[in-house]
This record gives sequence, structure tokens and C-alpha cells, in this order.
Amino acid sequence: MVTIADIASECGTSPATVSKIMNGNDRKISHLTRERVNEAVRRMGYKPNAAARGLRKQRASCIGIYMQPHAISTRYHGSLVDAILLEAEARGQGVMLFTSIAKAQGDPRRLMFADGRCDGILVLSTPEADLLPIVEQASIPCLCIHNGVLPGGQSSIDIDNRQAGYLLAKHLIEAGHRRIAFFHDGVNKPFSVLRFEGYRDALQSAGIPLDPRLVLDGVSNLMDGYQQALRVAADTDLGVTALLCATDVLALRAIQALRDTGKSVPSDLSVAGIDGIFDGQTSSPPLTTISQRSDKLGIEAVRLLMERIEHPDRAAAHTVWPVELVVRESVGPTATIRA
Amino acid sequence: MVTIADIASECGTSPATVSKIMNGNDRKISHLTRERVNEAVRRMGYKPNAAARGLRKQRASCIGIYMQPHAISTRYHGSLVDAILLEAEARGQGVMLFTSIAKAQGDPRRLMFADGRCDGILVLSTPEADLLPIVEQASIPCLCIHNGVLPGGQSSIDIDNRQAGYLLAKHLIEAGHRRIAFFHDGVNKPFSVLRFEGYRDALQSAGIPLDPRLVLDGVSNLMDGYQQALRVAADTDLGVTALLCATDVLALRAIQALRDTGKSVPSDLSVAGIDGIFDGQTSSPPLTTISQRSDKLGIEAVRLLMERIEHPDRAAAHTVWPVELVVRESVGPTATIRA
DNA sequence: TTCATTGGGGTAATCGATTTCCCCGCAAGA
DNA sequence: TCTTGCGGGGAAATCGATTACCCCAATGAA
Repeated sequence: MVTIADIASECGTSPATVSKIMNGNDRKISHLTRERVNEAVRRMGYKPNAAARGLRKQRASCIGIYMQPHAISTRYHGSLVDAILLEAEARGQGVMLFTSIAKAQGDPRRLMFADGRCDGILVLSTPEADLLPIVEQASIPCLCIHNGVLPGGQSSIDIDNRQAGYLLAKHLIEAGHRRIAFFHDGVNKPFSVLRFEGYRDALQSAGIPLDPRLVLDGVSNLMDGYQQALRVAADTDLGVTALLCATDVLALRAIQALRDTGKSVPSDLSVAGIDGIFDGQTSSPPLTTISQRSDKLGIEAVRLLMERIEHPDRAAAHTVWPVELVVRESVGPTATIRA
Repeated sequence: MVTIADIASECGTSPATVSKIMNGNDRKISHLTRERVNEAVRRMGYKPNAAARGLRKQRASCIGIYMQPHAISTRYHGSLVDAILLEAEARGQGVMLFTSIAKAQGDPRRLMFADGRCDGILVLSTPEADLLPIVEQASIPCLCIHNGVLPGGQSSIDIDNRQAGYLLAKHLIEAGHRRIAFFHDGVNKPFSVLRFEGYRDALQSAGIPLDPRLVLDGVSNLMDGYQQALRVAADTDLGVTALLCATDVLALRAIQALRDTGKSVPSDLSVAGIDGIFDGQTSSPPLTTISQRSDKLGIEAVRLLMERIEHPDRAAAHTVWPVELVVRESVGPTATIRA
């Protein structure tokens, strides 16, 4: 490995001079010296050692991403990490990944990212019980993504879940639907509850009574969702004409379940989801959904985290990221509208 | 941040003693001192600074993963990274992510991971043109995953793509199929070609002639795959009874395309894929596929890389990872077998 | 009594880059 | 002639942990 001393002796200068040139701190370096050093750096393939630089500058130039085990293998989190990675690299920051092995030590102080390898950390969708010890003990700036607004002084960014439910329900109502079922993705998940509240508010605004029988719970297990979709769709007494699913995954599953029983979407029943995952674009029919625009959210998250790293004194911010309705083909007009 | 000197002065010992205890190098430390130090470490929440330790030990205790931009947002790569991450953390190694921004600098020496932050790097499914400069210039051990066997002294691990095509074709043949179409996932992709060769060999072993009209190309674009599936399935002259798709994604897309035209799988046409991605388990019908067992492959990749890091002198290894047939419901017997 | 050994632990160099002073020589102004 | 200023650049401390080496006291053997 070539070091700064190698470059210095090659050019007959001191390491200090090389360092100044490498860091653009070269107002007081002659043009000639600068050229000679740059040439040697290129020729010998010198790259400053990150550990040494990090030690001296007290800055790792690296951010961490903490997530639940296996979360990275889901498409939504994958897209988010992709966006974060691209933005971080564009800013010259490295990216480290962490998952919950860190807490297995028992001592929250032992968080794997608390050893100076990262200047800050993004915490993705983590259940509250795991989240609080992390946020409280983290000795570095910390930005929570998709965890609502936390108690304590940490920054957060989340989508407007309530608005997501509201916009989607409103869209269904405008298409003529009045009997709209809501599919929870687990009644305990805060984001699912907020999406439900948006749905509830939209019904209320339209003067449509909320029918508790149309609110389906416990569908986080995909097979259960499958069963529930069948049951509700089959129950002609309920007169359901549309399904609002708390996530795209649920929606896609529901569509498949319906087709397996010979119902077609959207002519027999409309289905819509929330998330804007890629699958929805190529499903059949293409899924009407609420997009979270994870790419832009990832970029914004990096920006906010870097801001906190560079200005730890500034107040924490709670950013609510707007969502947008994506109209595709899984929602159709009701029979009455069509007629 | 609490340092080793803080712990030392708190306990009235020297930093050397603390260091020895932290590293289990404590044969010559009295029980009493050890207890005192451990207690202080716990109480004050001391964690050795990774940069300082890395600088001194010339070891970052971190591995890198290099992949194409956006690859992480695909499910297969997500699962692989998940497996790698879990295994690396279990071994006390950090994980960094890199994507091709690194090469944007023009100078391959400037690879972002070549600054001592990683002790080794896993390179995932990278097109050859990008791959070679990386592997050649990387100053750290490097293990290529899903890139076949490379020229040069680097280690690699890949699945047995030919065997995958062979096993799956054999399974279809044993179910009575003789008119089996092959769907390429881009004719230029080495893995797709190998899978095709396995298919070809299986046909040959069974004495079935290869019909070039049944080999479909250019389906890497999902919409094209859709169209091709329709065309082949509709062309009754060709008498196709089964579709062997080079990837699960293609297979799932084909199934949907077929259903949209009123054909059902597997009663009208059998469909099988290769990859073993999660979607295949919950699709309708569940997909018969070849599993790559990305979880185990990821673990093995980490093991091999660590071995190279710890013993750089040992010869590079080219590991071929076995695949296995997963029989689910998207393949049925042919009419003649049934009859 | 003397030397060797061992338990227990401290000293200081070291890893590689950054950064704060400090220095030298020359030219311009007083 | 003396001082100031500035262009150009170097010396050395520093970041925090590790580790090779050294040191002392007590003990046991010769």
C-alpha cells in the first residue's frame, strides 16, 4: 500500500504538502509542486487511508443504515437502500449496513455502529421496542425513516400515511364506490393504522358510514390475506365493490386470490394498494396505488442526515414526505356509474 | 466519546492493560484488575474506536459488497445481501455497500473500496467490462459471485447454471413434455446461455430434437416476455406444452400473460423458472423452479472471502454451488400422460 | 547468598494522515 | 537600513488503540 510518505519522498516534498494538495488546501503551494504531486499520486495509485484520515479528522465519511434482519430482501426496502446508496456515494460518503445482531450483546451501548465507523445512521422501519434503545444510546446523529414521529430529540422522515389512505379512498369514492373494504397489514402497525384513519376520514367527508365488517385485520400473514379476500368478495350480502389494501403486497395477493375464484379485477371488484412498489407496474391489471417515491425519499433522508452531521446543534426536524396517487387499471367505475 | 485512556485512568492502570483485557490477551493480568476494567468498560460504555484499531492492526474488520446500481432493489440480490450481512455480522465483520459510482473517477485505482475500509470485497453479478478492471486493480482479496469462472487469480463462486437448465428440462420431460420452449433472459447473459445449454443437453439425452423456433430471445424486457409468451402459446402449430424460463421473473410474467388470454397453468401449459425467488412460493399456481439457495450461497461466500483475507497465500478457489429442483404446481403432466 | 523465573503490568513506538504553528528568503515600503 | 508581508513549504503534535519490549518484586532453586 502506497502512503502519503511515499508520495512525499518521490516528489522531494514533505507529507504536509501532499496532504494539503490532496485536500484542496493548496492556496500556498506553487503550481509546479502541485503538478508534480498530482502526477505522482496518479502514477503510483495513491489513495489516502480511510482509517488514518478518519482517526485524525474524527470523521468517517460514512453513514450507516440500520434495519431489521431480512428487511433488505423486501423490494420496498431494497429500493430505499438503493436510493440512499446512490445519493451517499454521490456525496462521497460510504455506506454501511447493520441489522439487529447489534443488540444481541444485551448492552445497547455496544451497538455495532457506535464505534466511530459511521458519522450518522439511518434507522429504517423498526418496531418501537427495538428502536428506542437504539435512538437513545446512539452516540451519533440518527434519522428515523418510516417510524412516524418519535419522542425525543431525533429527526425523522416519514410519508404522510393518513393522506395516503385518504387520497386512495377518495379516488375510490369518486369512481362511485360506497362499499369499500379496508385491508389492514396488521392492526398494530402504526403506518397501517394511519392509513386506516385516512380511509375513515374520506368516508366521513363523503357521508358514507363506516361499516366495521369491512375492516379486515390480521392480514400481515399473506395466506390469511388471501383467505380474507375470498371471504369478503364472496359474501354478496356485504355488497363490497372495492378493496383498499394497506400495502401493495396485500393488494397483489388479493387480486390473485380473486382471480383464482373466477372474479376479475376491476370489472367484478376494484382493488387498490399503497406503496408504489415496482411489481405494481407490471401486474395484471396494473395496480392503482399510492406511491411513496422511495427514490426521492432516500435522497432527502441522506440530505437531512448529512445536515445533522454537519450541524449537530440545529434542531431536529420531522419531515412529512408527500405521497401521490398513481392511477392505473385495477380500479374501475361501479356498475351504477357505468350504467 | 470515551477512550481507552479514560478507562485506564478510571482504573488506575495503563492503556496497555485495558487493551490486553479487551482483546482477551489477558493471561498475565490478575483477576482483580480484569474485573475492575471490565466493570468500568460496562459502566462507561466504552467501545474501541474502529479507525484507531483498524489503523494499528491494518485490518478494518469489514467486508465490502460491490454491485451494479439498482441491483440491490431486485429481490434476488436483496436476499443475497441479506444472507451476506447476517453471516458477516455473526463473524463480527462490518459490511459496506458499493456501486459503480466508484468507477466514475476514470482511474480504476480510485475504487471507493480501495482505501483500507474493507479487508475484502464480494463482487456480485457484474458485466465483464466493468468487472475486469475492478478485479485486477483491487488491492484487497476479491470474490466474484455469479460471474462464472474468471481469468486471473481471483476466487469465484457461482451456481451450476448448466445443471439448473438440465434438471429443469429433465423434470419437464419426465412429466411427458416433448415440445418445450426456452425463454432466454437476454441471449448475451452468460448465465442464461449456460441454462440454455443444460436444456439443450437434456433434450438431447432424451432424444428430443431441438426446435430453434422454440428458443425465444430478447425477453429481458418484461413487456417483450409478455408478448412472446402470448405468441408461442397461441401458435397451435408449434404444439408447445411447456415453457422453461431462464428466470423466475420471466416465468411469473409468462403465467400472468397466459392467464390474461384465458389459458390456465398448468392445465393448458406448464411453466417453470429458475432462481427460487420468494415470489414463486406465493404465486398462483406456486412456481416449479430451480432454487439457488441464496441464503446458503451468501454464507459460503462470506466464509470463502474471510479465508482469503486470513490466508492470502492460499490458492484461489472456484466454487460451483449446487442447485436443487423445487417441485411445486406450475408443471403438470401432458395430456397424453394424463390419458 | 545469588541467580533465574514468573506473575503482573507499564513505556513508548507505531499505524497514516491532518493541521497548527513556525521558518526562510525575498521584495516593497518606511 | 530596518521592518513588514507574503509566497512557499516543513516540523511535529495529534487522533486512539495495539504490541514489542522492558521492568520490578517475589519466589524458588542451587
